[in-house]
Amino acid sequence: MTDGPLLLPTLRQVSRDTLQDQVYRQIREALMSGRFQPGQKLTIRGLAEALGSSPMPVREALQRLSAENAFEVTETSRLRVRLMTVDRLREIRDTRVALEGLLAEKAVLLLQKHDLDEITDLCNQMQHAADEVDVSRYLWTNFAFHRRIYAVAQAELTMAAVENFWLHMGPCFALVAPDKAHLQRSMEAHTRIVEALAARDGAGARAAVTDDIMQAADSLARLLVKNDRARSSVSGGKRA
Amino acid sequence: MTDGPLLLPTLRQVSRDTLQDQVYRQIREALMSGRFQPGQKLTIRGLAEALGSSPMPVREALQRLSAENAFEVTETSRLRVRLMTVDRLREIRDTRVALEGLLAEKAVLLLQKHDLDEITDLCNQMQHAADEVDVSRYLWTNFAFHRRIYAVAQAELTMAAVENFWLHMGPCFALVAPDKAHLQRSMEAHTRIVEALAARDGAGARAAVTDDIMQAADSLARLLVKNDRARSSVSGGKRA
DNA sequence: ATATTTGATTTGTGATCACATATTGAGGCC
DNA sequence: GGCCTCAATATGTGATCACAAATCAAATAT
Repeated sequence: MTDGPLLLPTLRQVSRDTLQDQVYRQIREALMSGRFQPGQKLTIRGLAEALGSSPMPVREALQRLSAENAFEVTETSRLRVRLMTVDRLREIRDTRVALEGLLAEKAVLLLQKHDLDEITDLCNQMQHAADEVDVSRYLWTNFAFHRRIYAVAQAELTMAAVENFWLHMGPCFALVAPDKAHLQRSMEAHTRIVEALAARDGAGARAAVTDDIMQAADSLARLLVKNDRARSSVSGGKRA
Repeated sequence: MTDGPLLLPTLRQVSRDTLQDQVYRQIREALMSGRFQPGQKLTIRGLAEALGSSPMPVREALQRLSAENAFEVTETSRLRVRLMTVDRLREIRDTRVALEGLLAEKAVLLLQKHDLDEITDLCNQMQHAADEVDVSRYLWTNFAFHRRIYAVAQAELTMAAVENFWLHMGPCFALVAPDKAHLQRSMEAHTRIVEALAARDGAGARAAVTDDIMQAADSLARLLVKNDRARSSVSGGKRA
């Protein structure tokens, strides 16, 4: 009461972030950028300690992520980062084509000039990351690029579904090696996306997005079978 | 040790259901079948008392459902059942067409005879519910019918995405009145779906599913604008 | 009578505790 | 040496408590 009750009424601009939300975003981001290994086991208390928090927010963040199918839940309620199989990868690929193709077509109809400018800018940033073969930076710019395009479509729920599928691809990225040729090849698809958007060509945008997704899925599929062969050839190792 | 250590090793077939899972399913089911009004406010303690449980499992179930966008979260972290708008309904319609069309096509490729038998059976059950104008029974059989078809496609993640969109349609059903003509009309689409499946006609199955979804969306859209007009015409009432 | 403020209640969040079960590792028996 | 048993530890779940913030209602002032 003594120190100016009129000024600064508690002034809390620090955002309405609950601890749980922060933990949730951190784990989600870690998953999407491949900082967890497929098959890795996660414990509530372990993550709580790693994040400098108490078990409670971590527990609830993990349950939210489990609800999104990000983890495999053992019969004893233990959580494990899901492994990717070729079947699941194919499913994700097909559904991504359907969803992201739809969003790309819708985006064309609503696209404004400033949207295209920002999208082009993100595409350039991605090109730089590709030139420098900075894989993690490339990944994030890639997400931002697609997110920015789809945001134009104003389809909140569909966007959430798409991000959920991205979440499932994440752990795979822990396996990809820097490969300049691959990065440049995937930039071709991105350039075609931008061109189609600029031309207001819905079908072209859908086709370019489809190519991008198919290409990425093909690369990951090759990586998966290569890893499987490597694993089975050293099956005398510690783990089955 | 005394009572037969070999027989019945603790024999716990009672399912690994946690309280939270039960609460989650109950609330989800209530949402999908329209037992919550759009805009209804939900409190943790209130639901806990209604379900005869402690606040803890309810809290976590609600957070999982919030993560699926089933609720609107106010800036003060209070939960409210989302309202349906024509824009959101259009988005849900378009994305459902994309996702369920894909699943229907995939289902055709993997369909076995016993699948078709069960699907036909569910379609007949739905017909009975339609004849008796039992809306709530019709709704549930309808869900089971589509779920059973898409299950053939073996696309776990995509199926989860579809169910999530169904979840968003749920509260709208609290508004639909029993209307035999509408039910019978929507049964025509279902019959066509079964016929297309029996003929192993992927494109036909997709078309029939699309019609079904579009028809339902149209009905709900009409209902929404009718309700909006009714609400605005009594704007002298208690609430804005 | 209306608007504002103030106090009481409700509510969500996070921490700590209790408990049942699962996992792990060491030790003993064949 | 290999396999089983059993104790010790780790882990998820649920309950209770504490607290800050928001909501609601009554009471006061204008």
